[in-house]
Amino acid sequence: MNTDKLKTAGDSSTEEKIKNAARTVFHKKGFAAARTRDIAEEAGINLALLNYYFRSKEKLFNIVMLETFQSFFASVSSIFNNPDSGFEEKIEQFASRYIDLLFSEPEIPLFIINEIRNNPEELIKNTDIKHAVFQSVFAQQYKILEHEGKIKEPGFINFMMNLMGLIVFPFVAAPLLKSISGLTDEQFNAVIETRKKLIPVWMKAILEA
Amino acid sequence: MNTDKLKTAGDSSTEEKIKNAARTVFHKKGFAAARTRDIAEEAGINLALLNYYFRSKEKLFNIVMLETFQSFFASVSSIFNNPDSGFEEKIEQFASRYIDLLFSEPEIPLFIINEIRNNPEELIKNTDIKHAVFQSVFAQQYKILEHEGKIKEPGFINFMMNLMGLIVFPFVAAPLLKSISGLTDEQFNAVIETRKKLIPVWMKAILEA
DNA sequence: GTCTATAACGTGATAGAC
DNA sequence: GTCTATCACGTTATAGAC
Repeated sequence: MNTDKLKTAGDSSTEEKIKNAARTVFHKKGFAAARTRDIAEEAGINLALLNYYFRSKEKLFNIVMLETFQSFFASVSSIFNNPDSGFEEKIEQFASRYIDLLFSEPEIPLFIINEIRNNPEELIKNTDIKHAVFQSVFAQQYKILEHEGKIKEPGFINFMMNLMGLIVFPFVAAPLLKSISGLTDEQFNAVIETRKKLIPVWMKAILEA
Repeated sequence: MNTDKLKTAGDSSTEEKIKNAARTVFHKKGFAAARTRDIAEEAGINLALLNYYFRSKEKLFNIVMLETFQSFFASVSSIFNNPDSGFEEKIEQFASRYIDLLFSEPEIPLFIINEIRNNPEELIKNTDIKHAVFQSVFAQQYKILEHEGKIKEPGFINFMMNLMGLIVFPFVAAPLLKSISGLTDEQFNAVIETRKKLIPVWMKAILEA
């Protein structure tokens, strides 16, 4: 996004290679367990270059964390604030698109959860998730249905816990679930794939319970 | 459990103090971020004593991890294998008792999830969770209801993902959920308290959907 | 068993040649 | 910009006195 220096090749520049490698390693191991040497190796560059471009491990981490956090919630916001889709339609879109997103980057939820715990106040300033979720078109539509008596479940926060839990939890607990079920990666993914269609049905049942 | 040395005072012995401190620190920070100095300070003992009793950080960690894992799944197993309670009754018991357990030790799920990811094969050998869950009375009762056509949901594994997700996810994602909702700790806990009664209702609705 | 002092090692960061 | 060599520091682990 920084165009003031006109990079020759945005994606293959050394700076980008380091950042991409850092993202991979930090997502997998978290800040504490990640070593700058791991990142340098992953990027195929010399360790000294990491400090040349980003000054310190912490600075590099903060950049990765902020970008991850923002892109992750941008995708939420775009669905939640679509004015052209109805309430149930949004649940379907959210389940389907979020599960696809998690298939491509399954470490992200755990990364965000862990690093937010170590740094609760930092990210809340830099991103307005609260607004993106609670002031969203989706939240408005929920309140209308609630007011019309079509929803009995007590409150939007419980609703969000349920929706997020059903979608995200299988990815967060994947290693554990695989070992207790004995499923292969392929079988496990197939199960989750079926949940794209099932979660909207279940959420509807919950709302009417 | 080791009675071959007849400890003078099982709970207040130096060895136990170190282990309890280690449990606290490891649960909160994970292996990589925890320092042996943190543990020694938490235990109120000298750093050298840690190595005197447990040889290394890693050995101490493995003991804590194994004990945590076993006690955590022992509580699951005791509910799942109660022959005197029915299927829906078990869901109620599980939701209520597990949420209480998580109130008292909220870091445990994230600890287990994170450390299992770093060491997938280790724990599966030492504990037979797979058997405790999939061969449980609870699983048998599920299969009977499924066979009788009283359950439409596709499969026990999906069912377990839903049940665990609804119960555990709010604790795992607590810091994130608090910041997006703006709830205080007390308000947040109050919401989760209501879920003890609601989750069984929701699970019933899901099964019949 | 418990302590102080210190060794041994790993990791983040920098100096300086090219 | 990129590399090699090295420093500085924090952390785990141990030696040895008491």
